[in-house]
Amino acid sequence: MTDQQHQDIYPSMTISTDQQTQKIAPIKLGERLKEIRTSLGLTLEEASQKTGLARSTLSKIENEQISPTFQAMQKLTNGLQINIPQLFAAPKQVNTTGRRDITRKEEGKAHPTSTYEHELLATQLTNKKMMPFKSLIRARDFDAYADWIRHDGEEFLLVLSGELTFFSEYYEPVNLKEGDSVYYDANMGHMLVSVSEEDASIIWVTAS
Amino acid sequence: MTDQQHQDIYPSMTISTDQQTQKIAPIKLGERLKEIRTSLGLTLEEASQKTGLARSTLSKIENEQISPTFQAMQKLTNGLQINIPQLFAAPKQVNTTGRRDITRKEEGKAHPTSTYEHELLATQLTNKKMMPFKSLIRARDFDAYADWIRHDGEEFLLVLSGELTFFSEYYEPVNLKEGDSVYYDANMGHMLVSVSEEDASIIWVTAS
DNA sequence: AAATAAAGTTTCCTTTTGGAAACTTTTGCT
DNA sequence: AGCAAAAGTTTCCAAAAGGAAACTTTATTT
Repeated sequence: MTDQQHQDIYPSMTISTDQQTQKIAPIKLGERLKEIRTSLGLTLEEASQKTGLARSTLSKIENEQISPTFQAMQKLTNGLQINIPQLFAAPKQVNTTGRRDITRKEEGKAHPTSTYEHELLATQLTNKKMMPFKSLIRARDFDAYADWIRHDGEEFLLVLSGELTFFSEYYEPVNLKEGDSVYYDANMGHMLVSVSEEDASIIWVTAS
Repeated sequence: MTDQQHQDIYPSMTISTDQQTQKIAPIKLGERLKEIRTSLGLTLEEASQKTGLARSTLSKIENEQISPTFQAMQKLTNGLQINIPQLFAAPKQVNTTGRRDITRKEEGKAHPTSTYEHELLATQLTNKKMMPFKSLIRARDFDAYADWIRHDGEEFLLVLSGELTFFSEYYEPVNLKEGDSVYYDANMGHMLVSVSEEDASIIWVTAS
């Protein structure tokens, strides 16, 4: 497979867009800290005692008057018993579109290519941790398109019907039949080839 | 369903343990930064240009001679196109057990309960972002066990066979047949009931 | 409503960071 | 090896962070 095809087949750009919770958003650290502190019901003085940072320093950080050092931030996170990503997480990044999404059989968003037919599932829901797909892998022989697919994240796939061979770096190819599943690191070069007479059908989910 | 059953059925503790990448580990920021920079193939000078931080400053940060300010860290993450959690992630938390795991049909790790029969998939691989399961939901009526299941993370499920009803808070119950799928926020109370004569079979994946 | 206490902000000063340039070490070349 | 260029470190100083205490604002009590 060429790079171009890679794009077609694995809409990884879409995947990452959906995932990319952490945009290049200007993080309002002070605001966030104040939120956390008040939600813990702490005064500056109490927070000061817990973190070992001066009351004044905390005040200045909350009002964006100073930019805390990494050291200070560690004292903050240790003292307040929070983890660092929490400090940077946008306050409540919740799905705007809802909390549930049903996709009926054959009603996913189509994504056809020469050898694959992808169906994106649960497309109504944004900011998902996972991206589910259902794909049809057309019967074909192991031809010239023999290039690894490689992208960020992890993938899980299960064969719904047909038979295919899962090729990957570092491992011997394996045959997968209906009901078999694989979990793998997608950074590791990988590739699927249908080996049965009929087309193979799989369900797969990515997360990064 | 009681809380006890919840534990049985949804091994959510296991899930979160598996996920818990961010331990209370003492973060060696300098070391980590150097790793990232070199893995990007950048010299201090190049990194300096990309980030807008002085060559000397970068050097001092890498050698833990100074503790960068939050401002400096933002320049770092923006300039090097990484996100902040990456900076704090333990250096290369990679699956020790491998990068691929095949689970053959009916060969997952069993987890039987009264009304469900769970099969954990890809159990060889640790530190996964997702937890895949295959489950059999026994035919039964909508009985006393009518309590929401609720836990952290998101879930995706697809019906392999049979027919069931997906109950959840905020939404009307929906019937799901073979091939249908749902993606939902697992913090929202949810529950599955088989409504067909035969047992229903589903594949589901969680991530948090 | 005045007095008091508590919470938060600002000032002032010391310590530390961040940048320019000098210096040292490493790498590449003839 | 010996030289040159590149990469990395250290020095020195200006700028910014962090802490103690003074000050202001916001609650609480009488």
